Amino acid sequence: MTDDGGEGAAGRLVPESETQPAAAPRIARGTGRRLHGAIAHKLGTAILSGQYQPGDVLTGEVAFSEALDVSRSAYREAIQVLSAKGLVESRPKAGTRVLPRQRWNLLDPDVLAWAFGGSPDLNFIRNLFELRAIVEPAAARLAAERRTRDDVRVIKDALGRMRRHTLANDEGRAADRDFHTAILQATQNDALVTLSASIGAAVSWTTRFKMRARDLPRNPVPDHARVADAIAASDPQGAEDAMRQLVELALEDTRSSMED
Amino acid sequence: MTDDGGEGAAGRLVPESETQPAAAPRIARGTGRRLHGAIAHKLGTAILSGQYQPGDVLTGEVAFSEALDVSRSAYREAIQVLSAKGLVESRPKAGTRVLPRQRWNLLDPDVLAWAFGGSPDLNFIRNLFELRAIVEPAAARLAAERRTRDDVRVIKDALGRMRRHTLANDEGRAADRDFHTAILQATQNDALVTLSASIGAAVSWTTRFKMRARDLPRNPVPDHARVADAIAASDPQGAEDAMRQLVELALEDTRSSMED
DNA sequence: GTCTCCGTTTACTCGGACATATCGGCGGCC
DNA sequence: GGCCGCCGATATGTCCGAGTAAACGGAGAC
Repeated sequence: MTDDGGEGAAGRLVPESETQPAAAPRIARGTGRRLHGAIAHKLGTAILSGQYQPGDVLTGEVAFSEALDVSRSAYREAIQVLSAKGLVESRPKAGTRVLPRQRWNLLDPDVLAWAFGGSPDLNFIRNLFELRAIVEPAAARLAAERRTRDDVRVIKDALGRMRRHTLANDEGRAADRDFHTAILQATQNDALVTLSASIGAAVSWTTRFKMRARDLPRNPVPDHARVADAIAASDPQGAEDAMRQLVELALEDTRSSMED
Repeated sequence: MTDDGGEGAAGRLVPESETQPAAAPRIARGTGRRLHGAIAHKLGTAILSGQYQPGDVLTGEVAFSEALDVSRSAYREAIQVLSAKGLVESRPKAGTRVLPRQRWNLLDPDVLAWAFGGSPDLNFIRNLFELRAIVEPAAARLAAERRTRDDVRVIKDALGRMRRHTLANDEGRAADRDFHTAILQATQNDALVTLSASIGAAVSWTTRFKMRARDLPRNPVPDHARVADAIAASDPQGAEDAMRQLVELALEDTRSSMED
């Protein structure tokens, strides 16, 4: 829910203000909400996809803004966004240059979206999955210790939605993400909650790979139900074990289709 | 919207262009180098400290920019930075309002710095410590599996610097942070490397609390050395155990001083 | 009472102008 | 001949004023 709200249905968010038929290769605003957001999206995707590599300089504010057919202000605001996410750094006379990958804020929701905007990087997906395997079992343990009745309700609700739909459609996958997010929320740890977007992306993409492997993979509901039951029963060890098993099964299902 | 009383030259962010008394104390030194960076720092600190709470609206670009005595461009670029970090959201007519805490990018290095800029939030420090306790043992295990000779060299170097200095001075604390960062680097996992800034902040602050408890706490070098040796020996289980012990000892040392 | 329309308010975008910092070369000094 | 410091070129940083677009809220019609 970070970026590109509903691009699938509406498509174009902007009415044709100009009556220019087929000129103006103006930047497509459909990719983001505001103009500078769209520019940031465009440049961010270009950087994440490797089109601009660390060390490259994007020298020439005027040149770039004219090339994109936007004002310098809009271009600069986009650069500030990228700068805030650690992708670039601007200095007078030196220009704006792409920072080394270590400085990138890879767990930022927008950066994550840009990383998966083009062709996804398999290695990075593996890294995210690894993070998930580290964080989620521990989070499940904490959730079992601290969950409120409301947390349990939200988790069970997501589980119910997973049961009704399947991982084959968007609603089912959304329910899956909600399930994992709800567990992180139940830890009462803001730092972990912040990771939910990143974890969610990992869940989403690994699921997609899983689906690619076989049309009807293992039914994920029982695994999830075990986690939910352990959390509801305030059983930390059980929740941690169940979640670890869930992640390991997912890894197993995913591995084969990621090795090509 | 009475800002901190200061258009009387105290709150001015801009250098005086009229007079030139050799060294104009710009705000840009410690806080942020550029003007919009300074504004973002100021507003970000205000938000993180609770001066502006979620739901509050910062309506009035002109009003705010004039109150800060900066141009609207600079103010807007600062807002873009805050927006990029999930702190605020701007919409026409609705104004710029502070987002709920769940949307905040709490693991962003800048946000982290702003959070600790004022009086640190004990609960948030606890949360970061918890994240550290989850991530670091697993990271140590991965590091032991994947470390290169260079990784080992960097880790040993940081350890040596920790030995020479102590946790009492800045160089020693920097060496401590470098040690933990080097281990995350050795995992070869970019997602984990991105967390080093957050982990580093947690290490830094928990150390500070530890120091507050007693003037000469337990010597941390042996614990760290055990981790380093296990990683150098490619002993995953040993590295994980040693790191877990390290974190638990640090937690133990820290807990008492955080309960007041 | 509900709906639609319109005006106001606010952020958004633009273009141009000036200020400032940095780099690289030129010239002078040692 | 080599080092040091001044100086101009250049690109980012900052400021200003105008005009556009979008969303809220109240007035009016049904």
